[in-house]
Amino acid sequence: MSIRILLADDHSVVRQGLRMFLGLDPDLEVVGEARNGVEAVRLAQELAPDVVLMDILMPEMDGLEATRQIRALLPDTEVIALTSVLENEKVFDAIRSGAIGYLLKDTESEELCRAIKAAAAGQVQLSPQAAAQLLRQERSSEPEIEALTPRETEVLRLLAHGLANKEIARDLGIGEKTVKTHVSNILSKMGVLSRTQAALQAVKMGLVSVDES
Amino acid sequence: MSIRILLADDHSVVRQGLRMFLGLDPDLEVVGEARNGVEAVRLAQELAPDVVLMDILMPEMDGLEATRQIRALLPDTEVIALTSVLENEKVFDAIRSGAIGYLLKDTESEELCRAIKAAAAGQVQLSPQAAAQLLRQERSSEPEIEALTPRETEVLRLLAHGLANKEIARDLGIGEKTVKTHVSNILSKMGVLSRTQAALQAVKMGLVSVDES
DNA sequence: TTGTGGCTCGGACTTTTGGCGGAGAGGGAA
DNA sequence: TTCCCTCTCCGCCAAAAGTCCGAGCCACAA
Repeated sequence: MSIRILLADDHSVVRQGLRMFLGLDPDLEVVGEARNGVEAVRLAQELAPDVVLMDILMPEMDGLEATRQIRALLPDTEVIALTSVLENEKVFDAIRSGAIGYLLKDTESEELCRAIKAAAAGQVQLSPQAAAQLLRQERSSEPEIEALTPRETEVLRLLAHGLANKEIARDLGIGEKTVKTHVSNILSKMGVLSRTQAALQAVKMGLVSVDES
Repeated sequence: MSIRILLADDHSVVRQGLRMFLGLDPDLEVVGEARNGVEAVRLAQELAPDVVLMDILMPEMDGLEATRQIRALLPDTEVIALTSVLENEKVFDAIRSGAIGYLLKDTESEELCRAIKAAAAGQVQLSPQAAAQLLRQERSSEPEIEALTPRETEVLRLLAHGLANKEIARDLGIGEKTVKTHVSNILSKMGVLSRTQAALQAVKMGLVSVDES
């Protein structure tokens, strides 16, 4: 009985590549391909695969949310997060979302096959780099960013688009003084010293996209 | 006589995927793989392939510089830029660097084979999306960002890390007034109104990476 | 030689930013 | 009801940011 695999990646090149060389291993069988998170959840329900190889960055619904839903619906299906870049928080996020593994796309094929088999058996698999990052994160005693209130998040979003306090006030229909209070609280909570640092941090966290406006 | 292809991509999954399904076409033959720009240039000299499939984002040396060098050294070798995302300036940059085509990684395999054969014959190939972008760019009459001087670029780099004028001055060993002059000129040249906007723009342009410091 | 442009500063000035303390209104939880 | 949090705003103030003008130095090109 071979291990049944569902691929979820928005790039057809990656999907075809994975399908090809996973097909070379007689123990592995690719039973479906999804090109976004919504498709991934739907196909996972239909096919009930043993393992899902899930790209984190996808249109429609990202891999993290898809992972959460799949894990909730199909407790016997393991998810391995597969991504091209090693992003700091993403490793944590993936594990938190229920992924049993986190692998980089430049993983060699033998190692990938090994990881899939381990995942199907319920064993945790991480790229050495990802594992190192995870340890580093844990050691560094979590800066523990205090949660921003909805209003503060809104202000930060505008701030991270390069707006001045006066413009933010106009956009939100409130006084400039109020905006300054919010900004002050935001800087304090985020542990940064200037609005510029806050804006960069917001981009880094993915609150705003780099190519927005 | 089949078309000889060199792959250049830092992700082994992508390389293996491409190698697999390009191998299915009897007219195409993958003769080498490079995992960064330096390797790509070296292998191109050794192998003199007909076509290089070049990822834009790679460590060591990026695909654009590698393309320039290969085109300079081997005029008969055509380069097709292959990237996962459609980045505004990157399309232009790739063409400027000497690439004959610009394809997205989610291109279907048949179209990819067709594009390679067209490139080998010296015909220009662009993803429909890339072509559209190119036309849009040309229409939009280039905002024409005035070029920054080396010193200004250096200041912008530090500024985009969230440093204050005083810190930049200390780092560069110059006076704070001088930094303010530079910043003022930078804002003017970039057409933005604040250092925060300049920092965001710098990230967008790729001058600094989002996960640096 | 005579520019020209880049880098460096200065003075003087306005605007923006950010901190600190206080405070009222509203909502929700104990 | 009594907190506690959020959102709103005030005044006051110091620091940072940014503009405008002028100026010296240096290297490099015409």
